[in-house]
Amino acid sequence: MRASVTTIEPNGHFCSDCAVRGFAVCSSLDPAELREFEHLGCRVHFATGETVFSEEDIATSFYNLLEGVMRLYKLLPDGRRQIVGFALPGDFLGMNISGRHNFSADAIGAVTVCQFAKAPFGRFIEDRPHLLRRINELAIRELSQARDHMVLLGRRSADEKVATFLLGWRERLFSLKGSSNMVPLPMSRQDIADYLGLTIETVSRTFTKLERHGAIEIVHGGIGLRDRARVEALVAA
Amino acid sequence: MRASVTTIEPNGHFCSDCAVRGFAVCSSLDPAELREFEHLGCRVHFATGETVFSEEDIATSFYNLLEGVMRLYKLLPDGRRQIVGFALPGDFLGMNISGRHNFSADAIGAVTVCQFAKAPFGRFIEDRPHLLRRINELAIRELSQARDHMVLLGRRSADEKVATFLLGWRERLFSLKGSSNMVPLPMSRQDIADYLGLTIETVSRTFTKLERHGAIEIVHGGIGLRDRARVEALVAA
DNA sequence: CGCCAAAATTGATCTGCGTCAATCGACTTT
DNA sequence: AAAGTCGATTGACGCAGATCAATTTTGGCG
Repeated sequence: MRASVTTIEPNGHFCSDCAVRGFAVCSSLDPAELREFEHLGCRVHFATGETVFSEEDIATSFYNLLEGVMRLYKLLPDGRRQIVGFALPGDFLGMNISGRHNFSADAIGAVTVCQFAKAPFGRFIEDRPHLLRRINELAIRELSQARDHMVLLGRRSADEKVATFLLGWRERLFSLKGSSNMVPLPMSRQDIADYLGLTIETVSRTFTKLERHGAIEIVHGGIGLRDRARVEALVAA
Repeated sequence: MRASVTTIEPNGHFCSDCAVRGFAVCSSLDPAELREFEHLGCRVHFATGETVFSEEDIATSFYNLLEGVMRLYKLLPDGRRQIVGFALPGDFLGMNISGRHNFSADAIGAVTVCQFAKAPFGRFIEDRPHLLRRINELAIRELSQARDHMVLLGRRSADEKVATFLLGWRERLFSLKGSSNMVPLPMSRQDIADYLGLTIETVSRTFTKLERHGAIEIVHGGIGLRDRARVEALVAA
C-alpha cells in the first residue's frame, strides 16, 4: 500500500492555474475576486477508498473536486447501498440545508479536493450574487440529473440501465478528456451495481452479454464501444 | 363534468393574504417587495388532469403552487412513466438551466398556481439575493429528496416502498394540514405505482396485504393508519 | 516467480414482482 | 334504477433479476 493517507498541502497553489478553473463554481469569479478566494480554499488529498465526508456528519466544509473520481452514496440501516452519483473534477459538493451532509462521499482512486470552511465561504458568497447564481445553476443541473436517474432506477431494464450508464458516463468524461470509444471505468462492478439498482452479478452478466453481441469490448479498467448504435438503441428504447 | 377549463383570473388578489405566503418562495420578501412582486404573478386555475407544462417545452414561466396537488413526471419514448415527485401548495416549479422544462406537470384535481413570466421574474431576482438564496434553498431541499427517492427506487422492496411513501406523504401533508391517522391520497394507484417504480397491481396487493395485517385501513380516497409502528418498521428496515 | 486476497465472471436455482386476464365497485348518465 | 365507464382489486402464471455457490482473473507483495 502507498504510504499516502489524507494529506493537506501546506498552501502554495493558485486558483488561476487550477485545472478546473474554467468550469467549477469559481468560473463565475473575476481575477480580483479569485485572488481573495484563493485564501479560502485549501487543497486536500485523499487516498483510494478514503471517505471525504459521511452522511449525517455535521457539514463543516464545501468541496470542489479537483482530481479523481468520487462515489456519492446513501446506506440503509441494514447495509444496502445506493450510489446517488459519481463526482468528477469540477463538481461542487457539500451543499445542504439541514447543516448535515445528506450522503457520504468516498474517493475512488486518489483524489484532490479544494476544501472550503463553511463559514468563511458563506461570508464570501454573501455579497457576490453571481457566485450564488452559479451555485444555484449547479444545484439545478444536479436536480435534473437526479430526476433522469430516477427514471432509470424506476423504469428501466438491466440492459437499458447498463447501456445508459455507459453512454452517460462517456458523455461526462467527454467534457473533461474529449471523446473516445474507450470508456474508462475507475469504479468497481459493485459500485456500478449500486448506482444502477442491480446486483454485481447482473452487471457482470450484462457486460458479458453486450460483449457477446459485439456491442462492446470488456477491457481492463474500462469498456470499449464497438457498436455504439446498438448501445444507443438500448438507451432510446 | 365540470365546465371549468384553464382559467386565468382577471387579477385582483393580494400576496399578503396568500395561503402559501409563509412558506413559499415569497416568504423571503419584505412587505415593500411583496407589493411589487404582486404585479408579476397571475393566478391561473387548472382542472383535473390538465397539463400545466410539458417536458421539453420551452420554459416561459415559473409556477408557485397555491392550491391542489400536481404530479411531476417523465416519460420514456415507449410510454413508460416515472413520477419524479408530487407538488403541494408552496412548491416552486419551473427552475431549469437548459431553457426547457425537464419534466411534465399535471393537475391532480383542481389546481391554482401563481404564474410568473420568466423574464420579469428573472429581473426581479437580479438585485434581490435573498430571494435567490431562498430559491437555492428550495432547490437543495428538492435535491435531497430526490436522492432519498433514488434509494427507495434502487434498493427497496415493494412493501418498503409503499410504507415509505405512505409515511412520507403523511409527513408532507402534516406541515400543511396537521397530523392525523388519515392519509388522504388524491392521486390514483397508477400514479403511486409510477412514483414507486412498481405496477398498479403490486401497489394494490401491497395495500391489501398491509390491511390484512392490521397495519392500515383502506378507505375511499385515502388510507387510515391503524398500526403506525408496523408501517414504520418497514420504512426503517 | 509464486502466494494470497480481492474482484470479476459464470452457472444453477429461486423468487418478487410483472404480465395477463377477469371481476368488482364506485360514479355518471340517461 | 339500469347501463356504461373507469379505477381498483384479485387470481393465475411467467420471467427478469436476485441469490447462492463455485471458479477464474487480477493485483499486491515477499
